[in-house]
Amino acid sequence: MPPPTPVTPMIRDVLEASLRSALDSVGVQPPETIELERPARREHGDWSTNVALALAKAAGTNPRELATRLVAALEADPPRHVERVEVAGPGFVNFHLAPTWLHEVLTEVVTQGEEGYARHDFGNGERVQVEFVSANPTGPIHVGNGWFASYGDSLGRLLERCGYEVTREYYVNDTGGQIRRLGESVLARRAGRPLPEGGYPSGFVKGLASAYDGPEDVEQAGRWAAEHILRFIKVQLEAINIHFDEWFSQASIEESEAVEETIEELRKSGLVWEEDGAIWLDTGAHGDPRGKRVLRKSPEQGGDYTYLAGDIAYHRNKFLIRGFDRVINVWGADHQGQVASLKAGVAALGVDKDRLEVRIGQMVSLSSGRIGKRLGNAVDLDDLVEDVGPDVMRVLSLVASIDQAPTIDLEKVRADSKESPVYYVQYAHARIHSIGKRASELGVTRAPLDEVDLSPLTHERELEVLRTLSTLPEVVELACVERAPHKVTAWVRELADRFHSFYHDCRVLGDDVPPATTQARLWLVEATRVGLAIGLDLLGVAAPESM
RNA sequence: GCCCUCGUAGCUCAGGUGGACAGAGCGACCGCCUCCUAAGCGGUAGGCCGCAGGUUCGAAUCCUGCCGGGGGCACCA
Repeated sequence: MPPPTPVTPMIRDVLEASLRSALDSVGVQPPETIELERPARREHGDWSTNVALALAKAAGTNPRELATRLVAALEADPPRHVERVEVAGPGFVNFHLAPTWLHEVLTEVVTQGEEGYARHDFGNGERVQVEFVSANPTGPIHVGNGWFASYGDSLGRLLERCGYEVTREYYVNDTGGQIRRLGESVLARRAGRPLPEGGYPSGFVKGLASAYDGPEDVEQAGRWAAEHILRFIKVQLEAINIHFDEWFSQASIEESEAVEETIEELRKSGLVWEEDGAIWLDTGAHGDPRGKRVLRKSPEQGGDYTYLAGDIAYHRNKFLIRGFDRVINVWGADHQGQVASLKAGVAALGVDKDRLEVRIGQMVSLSSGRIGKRLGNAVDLDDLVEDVGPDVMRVLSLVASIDQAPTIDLEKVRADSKESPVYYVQYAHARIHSIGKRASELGVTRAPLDEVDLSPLTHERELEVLRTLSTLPEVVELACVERAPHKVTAWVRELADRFHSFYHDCRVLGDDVPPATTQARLWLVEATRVGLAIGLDLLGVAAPESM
């Protein structure tokens, strides 16, 4: 869906254009890009530029002098909404805008709505696959998997909002030793034998074993169990509002000719050779510090294809068979060592390795020694979700960057779940609906926006809400480009914060509120609702109408 | 040893593609409900932004080194 045309030219563009002509008029060559930022401090205005700092040297003057001349030029022909321009500090040029620019923001938000506001098209319909979680189906997924699940899903939502066509994929390791060990565990449990070396001790597997009534065959028992486990993993993920488009079977790669075909194709690169009975790939040619990797083991080692060979075949399928323009894999830091080899493999297939992006999330760990009621050393995702709810879980995992290695204190999380930032945000959303309800009880109806005068919106609390709202398009863009959904979390908290303050200080309804003010505020409230709805949706969290 | 990543307030973290006196939540302390949900609001206390150099008009942010935490360097997946 293409983003709607802005109702008015963005203020930023207006300011930039004026700055260019101002630079021209003082005889300074305007730079390619003019930096315009929103100062951290209110008294520094609504927008600020450092051009004078940056260009003073080239202009043969000092920053404040240049800034002063720029201000004079700007004052001669002030841009729309600009109330005052001033030189500040070492040579910043600060723009102080009239509230009218924020009234335009309000109009923008409301007319574009949940669908349109802060939507971008720079993705150009590029087909992106986001592969995440992909945990082995040898037991329920745990809290750490859930962390990356939230991340991957929200990243997908951001990409969609920015014009990419997203496919969410879970790579199912349903093959080989993994499955055989699982089968052995099931059979051993069923027969009451001790678990084999490397077996799966979880209660879940134990439970499955008692339900298994198939033959005493390791493969079959393993497949059967994996299917059941996978079904449960789906339930766990759906419980936190995550739905995959594709559950891609590793067996489908390894049991077809795909790996052989891939190696044949790799040979064309001239980077494949045989040595000591094994097949090797020169990964160093494409930047892998390890230099070379085995694709097929020597006969003495069993003669199997390596995991890497299968993985390259899988990525050949992604790029060359299914034709994704870009692939983003979300991996835990424990897989970091695979990145360079895989990228080299992809490059050897003739695919630009920049089309493969691997986001490494740092390891999630649990602080409490006592981790779960079940055997094993992980806490199942559903156990936590059952206690704190999906929204707390999702936001908890989306407050920090994935470059942080969180240590989760589950006791604390459970005890403090009521204090979760989600509720702070959701409460703001609920309050908005409460205002709507109250309005209809009072028989107050909101007039059409184009008939409402927004000029009563001058209270600092009102303006703060609008300033935050004005920021969402850039936040969404940045969060998407940087693959950083936690920036949305921060924004949504800020908006809720501003709204709560407004709610406290500015009454929307009541006998002592002038009708014109009520009308304008009702629209301010609606704009806030739109902003919260967009933000919460990007986080995959509910926007409740009451709490 | 080499590579990746982190080190910001008591705790959990924002900010990090350089900018103007360092932010939030929780915790602590003090206030605020005859009024649209107090899951809220306002205020106070609390930080040589790991350490040392360097680049720059300007560094929490960039570079180098060191210290500390996590992860990785298989013919394992």
